[in-house]
Amino acid sequence: MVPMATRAQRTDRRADALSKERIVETAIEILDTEGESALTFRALSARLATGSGAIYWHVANKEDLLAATTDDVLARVVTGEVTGAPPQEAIRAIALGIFDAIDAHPWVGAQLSRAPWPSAMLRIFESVGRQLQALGVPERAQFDAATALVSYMVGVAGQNAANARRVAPGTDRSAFLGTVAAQWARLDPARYPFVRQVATQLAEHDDRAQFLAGVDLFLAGVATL
Amino acid sequence: MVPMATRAQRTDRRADALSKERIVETAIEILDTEGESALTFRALSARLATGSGAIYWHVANKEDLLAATTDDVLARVVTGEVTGAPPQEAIRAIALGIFDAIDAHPWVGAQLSRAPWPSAMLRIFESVGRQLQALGVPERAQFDAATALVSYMVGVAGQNAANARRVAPGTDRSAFLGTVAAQWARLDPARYPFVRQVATQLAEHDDRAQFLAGVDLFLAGVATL
DNA sequence: ACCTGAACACCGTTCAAGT
DNA sequence: ACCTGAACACCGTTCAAGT
Repeated sequence: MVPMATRAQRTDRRADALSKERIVETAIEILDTEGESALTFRALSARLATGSGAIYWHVANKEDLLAATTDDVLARVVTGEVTGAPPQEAIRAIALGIFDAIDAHPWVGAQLSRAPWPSAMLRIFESVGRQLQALGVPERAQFDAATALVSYMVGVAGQNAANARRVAPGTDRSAFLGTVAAQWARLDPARYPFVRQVATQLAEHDDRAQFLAGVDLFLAGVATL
Repeated sequence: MVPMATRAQRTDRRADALSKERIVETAIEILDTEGESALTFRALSARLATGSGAIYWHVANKEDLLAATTDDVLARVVTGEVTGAPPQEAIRAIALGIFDAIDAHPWVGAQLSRAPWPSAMLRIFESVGRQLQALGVPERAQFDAATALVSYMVGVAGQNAANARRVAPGTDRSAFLGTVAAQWARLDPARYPFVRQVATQLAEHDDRAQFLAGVDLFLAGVATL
């Protein structure tokens, strides 16, 4: 307790003192407001009113910086089980937490499929695994099931983010989907009957609900184990 | 037929004539043998014995080039249904085709979670959708189920590729997994009981089999619809 | 211990000039 | 129509020099 207070005092002496937390925080700001391409060590050091080399005292390199920003965002995903709630509900809540986090910070999606799991992912994996145990999944199948579920969550949320990044910031989402749906409807009926059939659903579908439908499909499969 | 032959003749007149196909082919070679960071317009133009600007005559920019390489690899994934084979088997075959393609070309995984679906993905989506129809999935649920399945396939295969890229080319895979498993086993038992439990399975698990186990979990869920 | 900022070795992309 | 290659406007990273 005492050393903690001492450290806090020293850190707070100068509100603008450089630290890894402040660097990560500012990097997230840039990523959120201006996109991945805007995050350069020059832009970052300009915002932090310091030299570009100063950042390297706190961060190993750009890869390390991006890993830290990703971990920071994912660390806020709540995984604590609500007492009394059925395991399925807990898993759905975790899934939506990941979806919303990546939806709010699309660059996290790209990062997750480039780098290894940040430490925050292990916490999520642990939570999902415990809920599967609560569901009565046989021990032999728990590892595969947890891996599949978490991979699905991260993979799909990431792809949604890729699509989100595609749509120009100003443009209307439904208008964009309408254009794609129109393209699908124009495909060769002999070669793409299924795509043409679902084209009508594309424009009005909700990514979040569709993501959750996939989780439920998984849970239905898990229930058969 | 005749115009095809004529075009082939003209293309073959100079074996080293620059074309988008030859550029994409060479780019894939570089990506496979030297990794993503080695693919530069300078390296590419050196291999093609031309100026870097010449490539821009055939390709819009680097994003376009990467999209073309990804599409080229995915186009080779076989989706044609084997006559008589049950739909589940056909879906498993498609899934393994994607897994193996990304396993052989890990950079495809990163690309898929950064860019929108290349045209080859639509063919895969169509095939999966048709197999789901053959399984008797109600029409209302087909879109969600096909999206979930394809997203899972691409997402997981991509994450496996990210891990593969992590392990240094020379190092032993099982030795690497052993190190991670040892780390997991050392985690706080109070906070990470599940992770500790599956640590023993980590070292000896097969990514491909685990990927397929996830597909089967999905299919079991689909069967309940 | 931490910060500065010029310098280095690269990039992707453009474009006048060639054939 | 297609290719050349120098030039431009950037990058991430390093490092001697400062405080």
